[in-house]
Amino acid sequence: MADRAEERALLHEVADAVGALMEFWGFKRVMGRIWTTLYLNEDPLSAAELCERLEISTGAASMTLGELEHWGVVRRSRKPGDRREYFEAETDIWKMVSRVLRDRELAQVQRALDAFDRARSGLAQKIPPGEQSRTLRMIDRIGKLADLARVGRGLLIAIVEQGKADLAPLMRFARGAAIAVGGRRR
Amino acid sequence: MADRAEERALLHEVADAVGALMEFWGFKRVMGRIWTTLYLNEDPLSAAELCERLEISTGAASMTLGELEHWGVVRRSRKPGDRREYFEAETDIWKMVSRVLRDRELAQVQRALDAFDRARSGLAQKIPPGEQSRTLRMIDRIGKLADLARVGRGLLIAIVEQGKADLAPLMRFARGAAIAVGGRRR
DNA sequence: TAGTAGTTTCAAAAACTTTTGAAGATTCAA
DNA sequence: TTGAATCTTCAAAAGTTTTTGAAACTACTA
Repeated sequence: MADRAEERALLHEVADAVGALMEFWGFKRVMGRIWTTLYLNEDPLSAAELCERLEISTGAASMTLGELEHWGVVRRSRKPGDRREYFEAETDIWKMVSRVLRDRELAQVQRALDAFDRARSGLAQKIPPGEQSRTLRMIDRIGKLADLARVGRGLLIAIVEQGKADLAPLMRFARGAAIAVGGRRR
Repeated sequence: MADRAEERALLHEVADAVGALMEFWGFKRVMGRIWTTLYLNEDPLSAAELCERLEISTGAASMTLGELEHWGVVRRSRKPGDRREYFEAETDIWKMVSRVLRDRELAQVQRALDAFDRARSGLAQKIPPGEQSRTLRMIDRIGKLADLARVGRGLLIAIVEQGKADLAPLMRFARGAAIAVGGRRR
């Protein structure tokens, strides 16, 4: 029975690690914990079961499951003759990640890029007299910010597109590039 | 003089956009606002000047500038015969970004990876009798999580290494890959 | 070296986020 | 239909992060 407790502890740790990553990416930690718990269970779990395992309230479970469903990473199902709803995790992890990259990160970067472009043309419009060089230097620096944002946007698009079919090509790029330039890896 | 006010507004918008990005990456928004304000000014600014422009308290300015300095993205300097300290932004943006990727993101991913590996070997250790297949399936799924984390780690390393000298190679990869697989770009 | 402009610190306030749980809504077996 | 089981909502509580500003500290000029 000690083994069983130990299993619990290890799975809890995994769920927490995913929770920490997701928190880092701007989601609520409990989203990661719930998804992982579902992902590591073959069969669907009820909301009550999740409340018990993760020690969260029914309200939190209901709302978080709603969000997870909205993000397309959890599905709900029913068992015949059972009034409860059951939940199971989307198992295609890459699909999840690339959806987030596409819907969130890309939008975020695009928003910044728009601000940069707006500022550049706005500043170029009417340059205060006697301040041409100062204004031009500012425009130039905003251009640098925009360049970086474009690189970020390009990388995100590339990653999402590359990984569309399969993680393998990304894996290859990651390894290849790291080796190509002499990168050490632990 | 309306132009001057408009300039202020546009620069404020840029600073806020950077602030939003940085907040997204787990820093405080005001860090992005301060850095950007400094970056867009040729000459160094005093703490008081920043407080006024960004409407923040002296305390906030002092503490945030300390953090920015700690991250190596702001330098402080003095003018002879002036008691105040002046601040200026690190202008090598890529250096900043890659430092963050290396120090923060990579550590985060590594931490998760460690938890995954720990759980996998822990579970493999003593498998409850009659539950081999269930346990093996769990180990397998944790393996999938670990794979993704490794891809992420590889990408981060590749990005940091590739961009070491210059942004150009990254730019090329981003564009190339996006085009290669027929990616649309706005 | 004294006086003071400038900086840092930090406890408390404000702002924001997450969680709770009870009340109300929904659903389905009978 | 009914009504018990289950789910959702949401206002309030708890928790967290950020900001403030006054007091303590520092270091420069004179």
